[in-house]
Amino acid sequence: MLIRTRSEVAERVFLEFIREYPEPELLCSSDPERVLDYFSKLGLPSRAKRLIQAVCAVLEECGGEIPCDYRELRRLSGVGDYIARVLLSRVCGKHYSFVDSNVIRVLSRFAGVPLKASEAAGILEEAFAGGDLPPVNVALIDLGSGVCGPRRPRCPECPLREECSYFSSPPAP
DNA sequence: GTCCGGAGTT
DNA sequence: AACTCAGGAC
Repeated sequence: MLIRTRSEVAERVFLEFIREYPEPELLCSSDPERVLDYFSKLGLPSRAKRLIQAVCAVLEECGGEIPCDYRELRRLSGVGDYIARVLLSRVCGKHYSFVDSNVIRVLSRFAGVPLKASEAAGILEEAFAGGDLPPVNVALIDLGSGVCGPRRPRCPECPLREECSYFSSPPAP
């Protein structure tokens, strides 16, 4: 539900959704049209079908447990690089970063050069190899969402401003 | 590289 | 009215 969808909007729908489908078995045996009703409020309706396919695959082919292997996760419908990394980090406890549009924007401004998602991911995993990667990763997402927005970042409120390239030398208007 | 999509933000 | 949204499939 979070794919290209604002987190506050996705959260509202998800809370209703998880109330009707508290267990994965219910989702796998459900009427797809009923699942689609939730996604119709969010757009990108193809995610409904992909979600059902992925959940059924985990139940029927993975013993009901999320596989903790990047290659295996990518086999699931709707699971790309980002979601695979989120699951490996938050579900499996592995040392993976997950870089969304917020993290790319924050780190690119901080470094002063455009970064690819794979580059930003490597930077985070090396910089926090000793630990604390998950809370830092989430903090960077929240920073990009609440302070370092795409339009007019609120640099005076940013805790990273003293070391940030964007703050020391903002781009010409 | 392009498309998907309703909804919140500027 | 334009932009953007915790990306992924093609």
